[in-house]
Amino acid sequence: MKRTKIKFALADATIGEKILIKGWVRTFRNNQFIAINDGSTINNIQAVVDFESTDENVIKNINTGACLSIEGTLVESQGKGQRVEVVADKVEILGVCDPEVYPLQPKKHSLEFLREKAHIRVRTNTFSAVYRVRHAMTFAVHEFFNKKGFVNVHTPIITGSDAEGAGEMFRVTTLDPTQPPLDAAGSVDYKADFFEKETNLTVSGQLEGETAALALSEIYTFGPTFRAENSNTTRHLAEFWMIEPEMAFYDLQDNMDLAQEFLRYLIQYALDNCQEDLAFLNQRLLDEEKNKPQAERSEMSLLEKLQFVLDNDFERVAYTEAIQILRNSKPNKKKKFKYLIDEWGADLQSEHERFLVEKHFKKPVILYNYPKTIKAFYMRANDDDKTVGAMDVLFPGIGEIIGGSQREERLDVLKEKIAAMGIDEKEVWWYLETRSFGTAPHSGFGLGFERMIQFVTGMGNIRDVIPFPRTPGNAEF
RNA sequence: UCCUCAGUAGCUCAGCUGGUUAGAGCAUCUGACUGUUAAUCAGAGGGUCGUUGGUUCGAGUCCAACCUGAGGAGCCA
Repeated sequence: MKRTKIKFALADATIGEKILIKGWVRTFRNNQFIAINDGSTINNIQAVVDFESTDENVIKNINTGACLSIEGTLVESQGKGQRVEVVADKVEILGVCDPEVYPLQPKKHSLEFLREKAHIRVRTNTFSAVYRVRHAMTFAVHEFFNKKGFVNVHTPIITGSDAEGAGEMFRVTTLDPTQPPLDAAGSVDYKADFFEKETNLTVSGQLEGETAALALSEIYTFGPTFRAENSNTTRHLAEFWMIEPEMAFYDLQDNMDLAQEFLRYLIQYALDNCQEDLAFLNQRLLDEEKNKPQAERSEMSLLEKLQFVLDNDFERVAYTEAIQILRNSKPNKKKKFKYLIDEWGADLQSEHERFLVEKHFKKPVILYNYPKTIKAFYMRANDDDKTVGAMDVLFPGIGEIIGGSQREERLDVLKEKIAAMGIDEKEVWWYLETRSFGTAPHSGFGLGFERMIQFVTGMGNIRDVIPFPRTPGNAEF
């Protein structure tokens, strides 16, 4: 007999039908009722065994975590918690699970505990829901861009340019770390290394993405990204996934339009396709909030928050305007901010971003036209000579979820900026050539995929939305 | 990296201003139970109180350093 996935057994199978299900035991009650889950849905199916006619050895091995194969008849349930159930004819233990040592129990575990059992945590409701939502979001990303005619480009993971300025990089080498070859000056001789030069893991596919956009018009990348920053926060990983669209002929406004449309598409897709998982995650958050003091509870539930983003346009605020709002804000006047805003040019701290998003506008905010002094070399200089065409999309609770800009397409301006930032032109010769050979106005942005998953699932810690998180001091599994 | 908080049974946590033998719920084990829903009921086992050092007649409790984790900050997506 062919196996039926539990998702389909619960939804589509007809009463009286003989079916075969396989999955892992969540609980076994009353020597009689097995709750089984195979990950196809958040819901378990209940199998009923007749314990008098079932082998004692089999009954003894129906423990939480064990893997079972059950053949039986789908019937309407006499109990209240479920519509249908399987009356088992044959129960086979595919994999035993010793309850003395199995870490999961039919109870709530802390996320911190489960993080240390990352190989097992996907067997919980919360993590299997997160994994499924993450998959749906991956699919939706490709669907969105595919529908729009964007070309997916695989940019390199090992990169030879270290000029991106997006942070500390992980070195890639095959040299012996204890005895590296040295050059005449006594430093490590990378000419002797595998690529005959210094190489690192990518911190962004943007520069390579731009070269593709200046031929295919609209492209996007979706791949792993690595930052060797010593960041210990709920929203940073050393290895994360980033989506970077890059579009020829888009100005900053077009870029913002696309960012908003894209984020909304993903959220709508989740609401349309992950209803049960989102309902569970929504409830999980509500339960969690019950333990918090009234003041710390959020005004909206997860589902309300997602709907809210769909219903309200993102507020677009120029940096200069944001500074004015902040300067005149209550927390600034009452000196409640740790970093007080007094003059134009200051970088915004997360307390300021949070004020704008969570208190002042109370919706997603796109900040744009930042001072050139605090932004990267490739961002397009505005006519005022003070600002660049940068934009950050800020989400409540997450902070910066997207960072992007219109790119500097004018060769002379770009060369000036590169010189000003102390970058060697030779390092980015190929990037500069794109500005010589038929340059075009273009824009792009980077979306932190895990941060998006955090927002959609309501998970507070980024380490809980990627299967095996890599953070400083942690690369287990 | 900086700041704050935490580390007590397998898990979640209680343990007051230092004072006999360190507690609870859940889990586990044993027994009961054929309509349960994190099943229920009865009983049992389970601890180098993160580590090291110090103060004290006496330390889970006080002090110091270190380790681990969490939250916040910075860096950013």
